[in-house]
Amino acid sequence: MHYVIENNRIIITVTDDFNPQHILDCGQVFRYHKIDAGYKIFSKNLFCILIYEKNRVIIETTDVNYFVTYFDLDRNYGDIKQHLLGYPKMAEPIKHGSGIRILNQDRAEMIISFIISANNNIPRIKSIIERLCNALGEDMGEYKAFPTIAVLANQSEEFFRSIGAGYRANYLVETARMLQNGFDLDCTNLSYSQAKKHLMQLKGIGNKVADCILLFGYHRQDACPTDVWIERAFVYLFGDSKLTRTAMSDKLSQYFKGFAGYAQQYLFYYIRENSNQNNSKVEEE
DNA sequence: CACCAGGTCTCTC
DNA sequence: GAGAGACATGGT
Repeated sequence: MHYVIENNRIIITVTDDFNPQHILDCGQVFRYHKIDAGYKIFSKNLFCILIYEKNRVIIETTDVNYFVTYFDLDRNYGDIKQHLLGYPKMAEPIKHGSGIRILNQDRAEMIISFIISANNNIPRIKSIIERLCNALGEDMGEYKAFPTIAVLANQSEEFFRSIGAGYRANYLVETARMLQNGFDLDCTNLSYSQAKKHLMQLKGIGNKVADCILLFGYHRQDACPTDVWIERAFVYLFGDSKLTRTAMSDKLSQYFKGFAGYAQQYLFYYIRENSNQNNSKVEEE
């Protein structure tokens, strides 16, 4: 992958390791929607327009630097894929999701979003987050920002229920208040397991959600979020289905060493697409 | 009407 | 620690 910056545009000229569909459809991001020639993608209080042509991708935004980091453009995914190809049964998943990248997203946004994601489905997660932004996000003109912690911490449980959060409403109230009260989001000096334990002090954050936050908000590559799909991926890799999800997550984290997060994304996309009979392409067209 | 969706919490043993 | 049940909501 190679890119250049021209004014308000990032132009990606070699797209082997950058496929918008792979990136957006592997479950790491909820705030985007399809437009004619690409996508609109929102993060924090910013947004970009992504347009794909035959052999290049153009990203238009008022904050080029933010989205260079957001899309993880300075990382060599060729090397990552090469490394993971050294593992059995990884060739197909990597080929299938060859253009996946792990985004660098806002931590608070990840925390709130993945609390909502628990025991929920992706279309509904998206719509709840959209209602959340519409109700509380700063008006940015043609779109609404993700609400700040200060605003979120002011809401009642009834409000979160009113946007469809269901029983997670209480988790959101509690966590927003803890964040507002100075809960430390800096995990740079913590090991992976320490960071995970730290985040799990927040209401609504268990093993899986903590891994999602560490992977998508902190780019911690030893995190391997394990849900039903990764459970199936575990069976695909090892032929063993008798461990608990937590044990599977730990084993995968150790097995792929510092690359578990990347491996997880290729596997998630691969297994989910392959066993999806209804193949919901609702987003497309 | 059941079952499921990127699980977590709480209460048991 | 591991296991069982409750938990909102909307789709199939």
